[in-house]
Formats: sequence, structure tokens, C-alpha cells
Amino acid sequence: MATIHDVALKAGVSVTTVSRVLNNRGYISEMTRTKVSGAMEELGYQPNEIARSLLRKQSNLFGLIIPNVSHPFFSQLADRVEYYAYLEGYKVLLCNSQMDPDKERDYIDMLKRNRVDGIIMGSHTLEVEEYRSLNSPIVTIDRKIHNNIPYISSDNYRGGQLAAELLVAKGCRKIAHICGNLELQMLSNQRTDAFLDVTIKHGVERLVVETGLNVFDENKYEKLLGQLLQEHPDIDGIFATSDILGAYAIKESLKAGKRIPEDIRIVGYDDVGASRWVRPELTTIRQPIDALGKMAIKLLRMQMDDELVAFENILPVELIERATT
Amino acid sequence: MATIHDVALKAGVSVTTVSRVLNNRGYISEMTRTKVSGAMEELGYQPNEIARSLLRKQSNLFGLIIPNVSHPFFSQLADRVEYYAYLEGYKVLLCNSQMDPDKERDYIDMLKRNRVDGIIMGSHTLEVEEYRSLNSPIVTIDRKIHNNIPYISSDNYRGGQLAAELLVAKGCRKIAHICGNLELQMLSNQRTDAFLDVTIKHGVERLVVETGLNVFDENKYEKLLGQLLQEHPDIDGIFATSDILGAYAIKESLKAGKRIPEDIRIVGYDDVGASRWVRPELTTIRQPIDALGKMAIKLLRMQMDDELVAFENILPVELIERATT
DNA sequence: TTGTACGCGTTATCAC
DNA sequence: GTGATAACGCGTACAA
Repeated sequence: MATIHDVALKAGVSVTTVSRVLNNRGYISEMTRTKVSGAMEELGYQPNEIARSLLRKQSNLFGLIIPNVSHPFFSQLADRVEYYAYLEGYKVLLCNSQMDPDKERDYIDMLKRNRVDGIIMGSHTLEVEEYRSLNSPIVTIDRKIHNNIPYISSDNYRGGQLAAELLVAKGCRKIAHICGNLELQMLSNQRTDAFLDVTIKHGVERLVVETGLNVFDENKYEKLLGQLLQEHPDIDGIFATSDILGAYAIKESLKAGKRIPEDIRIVGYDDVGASRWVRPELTTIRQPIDALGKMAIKLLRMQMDDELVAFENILPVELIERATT
Repeated sequence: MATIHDVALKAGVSVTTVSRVLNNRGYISEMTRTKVSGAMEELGYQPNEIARSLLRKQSNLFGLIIPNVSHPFFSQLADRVEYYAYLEGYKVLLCNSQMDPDKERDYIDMLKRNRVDGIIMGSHTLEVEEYRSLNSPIVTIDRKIHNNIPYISSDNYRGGQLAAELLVAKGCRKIAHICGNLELQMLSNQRTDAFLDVTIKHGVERLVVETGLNVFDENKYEKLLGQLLQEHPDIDGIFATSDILGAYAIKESLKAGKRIPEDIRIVGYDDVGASRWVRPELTTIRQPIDALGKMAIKLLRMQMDDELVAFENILPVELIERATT
């Protein structure tokens, strides 16, 4: 691979001159410029970004840590993060923590060693202490891990409220809420808070079921829902904390011989593709994934520019009513 | 951020010595070692990988170019690629081409400028010529773009054959095949070849429908399927080229008042989550996504080590029979 | 308008 | 055992 020296040699000028035409800085005669451009072309020269990064102390690299890209919510988030990063000239390093603390710690160290310009954390399995050593710009998605690390989240409480109120308004008298692990300090737990508040307020019977630590094992989902419906045949409403869970809720309800929405009403969360692939189509709470990704990049950029960023960044959710309610 | 010099200063030794304990090279007295380690600890020192990369001429970085991570197949592929890359100490740069030639070209140049150690191409919108300038190790997924760039693929012909033969064996007399754009030179077109061969051989009426260029617009899917079933009410079998298309086929069939599998049988492709979220569960052809990702990393590593790699790498597919057939 | 020389943070080579 | 120094490829004062 050709270096700036090779280009200089071929064009019969110094490396400085080559650097100048490369970066359009200072004065260069038109003739030298074409001569240099020609040499670059001929050699297929591409400036070495590694050397540039070293000099500039800036890598133009962002790290994206998430539990797992294969989960629809995170895959969409990754898509949007990449999209907005690209627009600003940044690259994205994909880091799946797999909810494994060792791997997450490893990745955080790796990102530090690679001098990334910012980190987006959509996963956190470590103790708070371990994040404090990070001195690069950082922003978390859906988790408040430290009181000076800004976070982005959609309005989880509002989402839970919208879902629960809809079910209540439709006349449900016994509603089950399926959520992740409440011990993880995640903002999505507020959906559960809202669910409890609403159902208590209206005197509706309620049930909260946690899927357990590994939120991504789908075989578990199926069993969980089947068992729930068997033990509580009088459930007439389900608020699931993801569209995938919602999809399984639909499947198991139908399997149990229930009609949707006549016998049981179901609300999902996220509004990812799955909500439209199933039948009946799933009523859900839409998370503003595009805005989430955009905001993540924006907050990193602001921190890099030493601008003041808000600690709390909450984006609105929206109820998307379809056929399951 | 502390450098090796700071550590050396603090430990009262030379940078060489620090480098030595860092890389466990040469002889160092136990005392110096602990002294240096202590200094590193205190300063929270992390070696600068950018400087290392510059010197070693190796970035430990792979580029993954795909149309879109938000598509389930690619999100799973990305997950596995990241998994195996991590095991070998490599990082993954996420590049969504969005099927946009300009962006893809941009990303290819960017990967070159960043001196990535290898590129995995799951997208190709450019002319063959534009890929030839790539002199880093490269491997493509599901596409043969040049006769000296190794490719990985699952056995598309076999997949199409399994699907078509199953439908025929179950008694379908008029089968529709929904595929992407056949003009793109993709190996998945072999599914269509197999479909045609099988249906012709058995004298079964057939229909091939292309979804058009932008394979990822789901609103189109819905209309397409609805229209197809309306214009050809006698279709009794559908072979869809993805599980998402399969899911829409199920939805539109039920909407048209057909029973599955009594009136119409449906086979999807990929075996991603969607095939289990729908009801009835979708019969599908499983792509070995994990093996695909593993092989991609392996082939890159082999090229880096100047080992001989096979040009053609075809992995077996598997028929997963569920409830739609 | 162009060239020389230094530094970015590491590691390899050769001295001591 | 340990230290000085050159080199990786580039950008930028400063000099010419």
C-alpha cells in the first residue's frame, strides 16, 4: 500500500506538498496540484487513517455496546446509530456484550485502548465503579448508571401508562404484565411502575411475571406464556414488554382457544417489524428508535465539543393501536 | 490519557522497560516488573492501539458490509461475525450500505484508509471493477463477484429444491415463488432455478414474483402478496425467499379466507426468529448462519496467514418442517 | 509557493 | 537486565 512518500517521489515534490493537496491547506500552484493528484491516482493512494488518528489524537470511531444485535430492538438501534454516525463521518465498532460481564469489561478496555471518541452503552452488567474510569464521552441508552453520565431513554413510564390504560379502558379485569428482570437497574422498569399504578388505581386485578435474567432466550418465552395462561385462565389482558413477547402471547392465547381481542387483549412494546408480521397485528407502544440513535450521536458530538449536555434525555413514545386490542 | 512515557517516568525506568513488561518480552527483574505494574495501575494506563497498529501494520479490524443490520438475517449474521471475530481478538466495523452504491463505495474507501485486516461483503451494488482495487483479504457472502474472491454461501440450489419438492409432495398444483430481484447477481437466485426445475419436472403450475430492487420495504410485501392471492385464487403453495415474506404470505392467505395448510401451504427461508413468532409456525429452510459467520472469519484469517483458501465455500441447508405445510 | 524537521505512542534493534 | 534510538505514516511550525 502506497504511502505519502511514494506519492511525493512519483510527483517529484516533497511530502508536505502532497499533504497540502490532500487536505486543501495553504497555497499550491495548479500545476503541482494536478501533478500530485495524478500520482495519487496512479498509485491508488489512500491516506493512512491510523497515522492520522495518532497525530490528531482522534479516531473518528464510536463504540456501540449492546447485549445482542440479533435482538430486533437493538438491531434497529444499531442501524440508526450507524446511519447518523456515518453522516457525521464517524465509524461504528460493534460490541455485543451477550450480557456477559467479562466480555463487557473486555470491550470497554478494548475501546479505551483504541481511543474511541465516544461510547454508546445499551448494556450494563458491571458494577458502577467499572464505568467511572471511562473518561471518553459516553452516553447510555435506557439506563442511568452514574449521575454524571448522560442517558437517553424513551418515556418508559408513559409507555407503561398508555398500555395499561388502554387495556383497562377496553374492559380488561385481570391483566398480566410480562417484563424482563426487575433487579437490573433499567429504566424500562418504569413500565412496570406505571402498570402497577394504573391497575391499582382502577382496581383491576394484576399479575407481574419476570422473564428472568437472560431476556433473549425465546424458548423460555413460549413456556412462560403457556404456563401463565394455563394457571390463570381468567386473564383477559396482557402487557408484554417487547413485541416478541407480545407475539408469543398471541400464539399461546390462540393455542389456548382464546379469541383476540374478544377474550383477551394484548399490547406489545417497541413497534419493531414483528408487530406487523403476526396475526392479528399487534397493538404496541412505539419507541422512537430513529430519534434515539440520532440523539446518541448528537450527545457524543456535543461532549466532544465541550458543550453542556443534559443529563436526562427522554423521548416521547406513541401508542400504535392495531388488532389485538 | 497516560502514555508509556508517563508510566516510565513514574516507575523510574525507561520506556523500553515498560514496553517489555507490557508485552512480556525479554528479561526483567521481578522488582522492576512490580514497580512498572504498579505505575500502570496507578495511572490507569491503557496502551495506545493506534500507535501499535501503525507500527505493526495491522489494525485487528474487520469491516462488515451488509445492506442493513435491521434485517433479521443480517442482524444474526452480524451477531455471529462479531462473536467469532472477538474470539480471535478482532474488532468489527459495522457498515450498512443501504443498497446505496455511493455509500458502499464510500465505506470501501474508508475501510482501505483505515487499513482493516479484512472485509466481509454481504452487499454488492458496485461494478466488479470497483472491488478489484481491494487488496486486503476479502470474502463475500452469498455472492460471486470476482473469480478470485472467495465466497461463502449456503446451498441455495438445494434449499430451493427442498422447498419446492416438499410443496409438490404435499400435493400443491399451483405454486408461487416470491424472490428478490433476479437481476442482481446473487447466489440466492439459485433457489429460483431449483424451484423452476422441480416444478417443471413434476408438471406443476408455477409463478415467479420478484419483490423488486428494494428488498427491504415491508409495506410492499403486504400489497404484493395480497394482490397475488387475489389475482390467482387457485394458488395452493407459496415458496417465499425469506421468513418475513413467508410471514406476510401467511397473513394475507388467512386474510383471503384460506386455511393453512389445508388450502395453501407455505415455505419460508432463513429460519430466523420470525418463523416461530407467527401462527401457524412457518416451515422453512434453515440457513447455517452461525457456520456462515464462523467461516467468514476463518477465511479472512487464512488469507492473512497466506494459506490457500477455497474459492467456493458452500454450507448445507436444512428443511425445518413446521405447521404451514 | 515549496521543503525541512519534529512529534504523535509504540516496539524492535542494538548497545551497555 | 536495562536504556537510547530509529521507524511506522502523517500534519504542521518554521524556514527558504
